[in-house]
Amino acid sequence: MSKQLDKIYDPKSVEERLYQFWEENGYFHMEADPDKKPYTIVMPPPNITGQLHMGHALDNTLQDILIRFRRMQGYCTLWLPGTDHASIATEAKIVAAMAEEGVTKEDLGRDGFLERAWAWKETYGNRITTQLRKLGSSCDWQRERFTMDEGCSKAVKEVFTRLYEKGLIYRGERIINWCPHCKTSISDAEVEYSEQDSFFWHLRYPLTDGSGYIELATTRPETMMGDTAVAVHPDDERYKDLVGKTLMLPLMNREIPIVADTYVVPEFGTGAVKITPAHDPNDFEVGLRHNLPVINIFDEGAVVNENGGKYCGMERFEARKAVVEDLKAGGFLLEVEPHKHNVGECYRCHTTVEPWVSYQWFVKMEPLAKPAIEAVRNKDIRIIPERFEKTYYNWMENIRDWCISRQLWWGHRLPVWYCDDCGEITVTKEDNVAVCPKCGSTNIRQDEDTLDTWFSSALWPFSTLGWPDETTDLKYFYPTNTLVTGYDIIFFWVSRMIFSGLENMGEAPFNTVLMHGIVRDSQGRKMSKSLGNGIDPLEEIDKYGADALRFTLATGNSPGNDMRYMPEKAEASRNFANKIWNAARFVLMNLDEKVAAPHLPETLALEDKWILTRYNDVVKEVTDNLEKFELGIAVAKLYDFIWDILCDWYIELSKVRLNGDDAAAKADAKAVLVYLMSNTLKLLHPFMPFITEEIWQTLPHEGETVMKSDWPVYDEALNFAADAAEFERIMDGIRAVRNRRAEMNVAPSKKAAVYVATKYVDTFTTGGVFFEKLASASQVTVGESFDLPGAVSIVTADATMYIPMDQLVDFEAEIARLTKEKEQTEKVLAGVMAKLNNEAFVSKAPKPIVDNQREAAEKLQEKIKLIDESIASMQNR
RNA sequence: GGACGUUUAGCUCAGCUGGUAGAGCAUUUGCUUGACGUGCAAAGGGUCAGCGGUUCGAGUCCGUUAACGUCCACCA
Repeated sequence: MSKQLDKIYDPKSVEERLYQFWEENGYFHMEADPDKKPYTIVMPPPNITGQLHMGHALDNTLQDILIRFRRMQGYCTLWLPGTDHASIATEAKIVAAMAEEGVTKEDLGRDGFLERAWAWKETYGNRITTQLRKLGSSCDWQRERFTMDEGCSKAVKEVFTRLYEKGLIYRGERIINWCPHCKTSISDAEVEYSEQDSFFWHLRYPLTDGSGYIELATTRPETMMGDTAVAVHPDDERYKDLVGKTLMLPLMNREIPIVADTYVVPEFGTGAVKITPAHDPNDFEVGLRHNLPVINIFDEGAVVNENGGKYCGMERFEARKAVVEDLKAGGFLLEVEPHKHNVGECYRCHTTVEPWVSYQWFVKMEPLAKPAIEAVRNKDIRIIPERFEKTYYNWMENIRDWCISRQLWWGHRLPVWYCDDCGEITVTKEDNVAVCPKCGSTNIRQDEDTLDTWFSSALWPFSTLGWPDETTDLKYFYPTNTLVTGYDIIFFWVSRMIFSGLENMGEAPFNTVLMHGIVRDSQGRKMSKSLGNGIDPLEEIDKYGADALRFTLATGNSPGNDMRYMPEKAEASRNFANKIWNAARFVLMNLDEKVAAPHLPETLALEDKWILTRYNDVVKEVTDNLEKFELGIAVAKLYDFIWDILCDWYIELSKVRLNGDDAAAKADAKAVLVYLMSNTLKLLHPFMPFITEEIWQTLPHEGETVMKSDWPVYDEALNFAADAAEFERIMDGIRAVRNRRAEMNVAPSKKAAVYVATKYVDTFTTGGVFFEKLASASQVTVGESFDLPGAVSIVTADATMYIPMDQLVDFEAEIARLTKEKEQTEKVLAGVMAKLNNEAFVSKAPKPIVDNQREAAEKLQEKIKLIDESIASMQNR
């Protein structure tokens, strides 16, 4: 690696090379080590259909920060990556691709289709993992898994069988959410609701006895062919006498009963509801209570079937039009009222979901939800931020049984066999069942359905570690530590992992869930394909570098909150990377002699003690923040330290010694610089792995890679609080002088003598050189007092600095300025005094706070005194 | 209908256990400062959405109102 660094940091020349270096050297991989503590994260597996988007970038940046931090802290870390087969999403894509060739699933048959799907997986499955590498993700690719690989499939069968045997998985004919486009059932969680403008159609259903009619209102007239009753509230006086009578269903001319059911809200609509058990979940329940027939009028594509009379063959919305027309023509349509209501859509294709009755498999949730609620309640699992616990409880406590069967081919096929002779249902882990275990018939076939994609991802934290086998990894790395994911996936995934882990492992799958929000566009809109406002992280990496992207996503972000991505932020991050780069260049260009490894010199200058104290604090705070998952705060502190403290102050201060004649002092300064750079790079490494590695390698170092170096720890020996405070006096003086010179528009090139009147003579004598370097002083004279009537005076709490620049001084203005400053100081002092004079404050506030205020008061009084003296000297001139 | 979040400088956002408000960008001024103009030095800009309460002390805790947003429920 060259010691000649370019003026501008070029991520492209670094990132790919370093990633390869890490991966090829196996730095991401660790074997279970009983002498160390494990720290495990399982990556939320991205879909194989997916391309890296900002959500992935954020999610994986956070995980990588945590895992790199813990790795450097000495934990035996495992970040386990993998991909999800994403049954419905993937199948839809493949079907769409096939459609372009004019081929259907049925043309290929199940085996042919699966062959194609696996080929598709081979082609695209690696795309996203390649992209994750570009981000710098230090996950253990040797342990990469796939939800449909052999091990995960084994786990799926094991869990299915166990739950079935415990009676927690059952088959039943129920009303479920059906997507007529994907032609499969979906779970409740997979339905998204959106408000749509529609109508309330008021219909007239005549009584069969000819004594009148009932008016009812519906939003779905097209389902009327499936009506098997009309319901009213039992206490509704209007209809009390009609209950038990029958109605003639218009258009169909079928007799249906009027039933009484408390489900009906008398105040809503007309207080009478048509009951269509086959196509409305509530009606289904009513139907069960009243033993009503279930008439399914739709086929799997939501086209009206033979039960729909003359509308047979019509698509449902087409049928709606036709039915309304006919009702109108028949005099059954009384009113059409505009009405907004929520319509459920398939979360994958956004087709309106059709409630549909069919045989499906379900997981009985109540027994599983109970311990899952308990695990969070008793803090076995901590959710960050805490408020999402409420979301979680709310869902878990009101959970309904989980429909897990899907009428898809791409996925885990149900391990269920039906005997066509004796009707026996066999659930087994065996892959091939040729003979019915009950009757011996060979007339046996496997269930055609596959499992909900989330069924296998629910097992991810243990299936990926080898379960159901008792592997070393499983024993060592389970339960995992931290799960990092978006809040949008709590129901789909987090909650299901929790109950699955508890049920199958007897232990929660992780102890902390770190939630993050959604990355939105610069206007706060959700990034979406249809809006075309998505920002491609790979393009951002290309423009600004992976470190800059990571830094942008980690900074100014707090758990659970959404964030906006703006190019300006990435630019600022890139500038920060460049700043670090140039700081390193500075250190390197001064490093002419061979320093073996970073170390601190025997003698430390005052400024060294100051910065080491600051550095030491940063070590403590950043570590603390990271341990508390306050990643945004941690990175902000590093930013401030590196830019403001290390670069803007310390590097400038170090130039005094580096450019001086004292060889020993020079060497000391270099040593401190190297020490600081090297250790600060370590602290920053989890956030910006590439640039830190590149520079760290170039500096004197021990070990092969910064990612395996020791995380800095707080060192009491580096705490020079008193010296640091002393040095701050000098800094205050320098700032004050700069400030005044800027106010007076004096160019830095115009040097001027500075006289410092202070009771800290030693301190300011030491600091004299820094005034020359940083405050354009031509020479510095320090004493207890000076009588320089023609000079500009600058007052801090610790000193008055005089600059004889007579020709520049407008004395009137100077006195006015000082008077104003005095007034401001007095105002602040008054505030402090008000507190100190408040008996309640002095007696009730903690001592350090009170002392602090006393000290502040003294300083302010001192400053006022110094200002007074300055004013007096001006006036006496 | 229920729950939650947001409301802090012109813009985007931090602010961890309550102790006299911060950053980045933008704006204004000055700077060929031997690491960096993707930079340096400095300045202006906020009654922390409103109201009430707890407290010696509230951006921070409690209550309430408003605007915006999200999730859940689904009265056909």
